[in-house]
Amino acid sequence: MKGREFKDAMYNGLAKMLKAISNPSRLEIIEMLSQGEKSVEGIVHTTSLTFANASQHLQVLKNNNIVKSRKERQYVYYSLVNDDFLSVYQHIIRFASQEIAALERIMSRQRQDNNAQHAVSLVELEQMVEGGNVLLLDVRPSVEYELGHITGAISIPMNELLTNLKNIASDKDVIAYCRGPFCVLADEAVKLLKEKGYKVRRLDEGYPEWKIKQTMSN
Amino acid sequence: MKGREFKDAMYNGLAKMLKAISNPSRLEIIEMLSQGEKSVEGIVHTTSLTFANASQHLQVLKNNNIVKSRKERQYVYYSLVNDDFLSVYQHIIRFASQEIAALERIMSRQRQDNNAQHAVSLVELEQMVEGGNVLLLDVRPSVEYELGHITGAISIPMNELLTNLKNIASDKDVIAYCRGPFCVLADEAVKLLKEKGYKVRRLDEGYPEWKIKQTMSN
DNA sequence: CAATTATTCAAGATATATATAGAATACTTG
DNA sequence: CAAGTATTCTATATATATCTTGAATAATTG
Repeated sequence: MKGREFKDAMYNGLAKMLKAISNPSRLEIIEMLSQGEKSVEGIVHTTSLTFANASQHLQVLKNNNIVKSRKERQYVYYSLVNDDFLSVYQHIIRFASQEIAALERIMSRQRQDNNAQHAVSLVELEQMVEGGNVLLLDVRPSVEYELGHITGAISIPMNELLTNLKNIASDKDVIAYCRGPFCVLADEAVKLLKEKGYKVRRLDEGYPEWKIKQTMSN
Repeated sequence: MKGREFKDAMYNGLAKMLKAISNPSRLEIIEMLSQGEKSVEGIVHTTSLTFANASQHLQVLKNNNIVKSRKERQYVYYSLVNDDFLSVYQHIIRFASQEIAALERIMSRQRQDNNAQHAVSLVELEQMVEGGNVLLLDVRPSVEYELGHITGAISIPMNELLTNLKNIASDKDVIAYCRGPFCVLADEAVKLLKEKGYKVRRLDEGYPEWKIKQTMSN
């Protein structure tokens, strides 16, 4: 196999995989499955796709090794092939949320609607931590936490949050943070923890902003 | 803005960005630009696209905020918007090369054609390092190097290799490694360094395999 | 075994993406 | 300012993707 032939095969394969996830409906399905296995019915129910259409999208994802299925009784359950894909997906989401201007605007607007009046500033955070009963939660991927985090924060990456609720004392004021105002991880964490009955708010800034503030005051 | 409306806008925006990179020709262009700024002519020259077609692909990438352009004299130079995208791209490549069976086969076949008979095993590596004149080169992104690397290795990420040749002594036996047998970074490094006249081979395994071996022998 | 339920398949209409060819623009050089 | 070069634009043919509809399959229940 010659160089060009190899390149063509490589780029064709990669493009094929990317095409499989380049569709709004399939992205929504991926997002759903990232929270765990779902039946076709479950997917149809929350996406407003028809059965036939959802099934077609699932076939595309399956043919590209992104999801797998198993049959139990008359139901077919779909799930992501593995966590590596999830990590890629999160990187893509992160990039997109930071870089695509339109998306950025939509997201910040959405955040205003939902959470802005409740978000904690860095100054407030300092006071609250001094005051006492606060749990500061870093929901970025653990790699990023290890490279640096806000003093006193504990790390539970967003994709592990649901399975690690036991590590969050339910009597504390939880403050979730991530990479900054345009990162959605903390928003997702707030949403999930609220549903589970926690007292939780997000930091309006993120680790990068905190880091800069630290550096400047020293 | 209501929940569904938000979701739709978000998934539509993300899908649009992904579609922009879901094309073999555009992936090849991205790969080229990840090594630095290029003129349209440069791209046409190495890709075998026509001018008009290359230009169209570049417009797609530009409209999706993936590349930027600047004009100097009669030439237009394109480059990636920023390094964040590069990091996403590398994650995608990594996932694809590990997960897509077809791609995996193509890649390992390619490696056999080119390098397999020359690849260094972990056992050989140990002997060579004891023997002396060896430079062990980690070509993974620097974040990964910082989280752990083979003892004695120096870090030059693949995308910085071309601009850091001065740090590689030309009289040494260079051994490049990355994430393992299905990762292509070391292959690319071997190719580039060979062209530049270095004595270079790749490790047939990668850091993860080395790490496991270390753990087991202790 | 007929009826029901969950899912997939197949065919067609519409929309989008791609490559090609030729024209248009815009800058540079003589 | 005319000629040349680099790049982009426009139009078109072809290929691919998407959604809809209705039928087919396959397991379960009565």
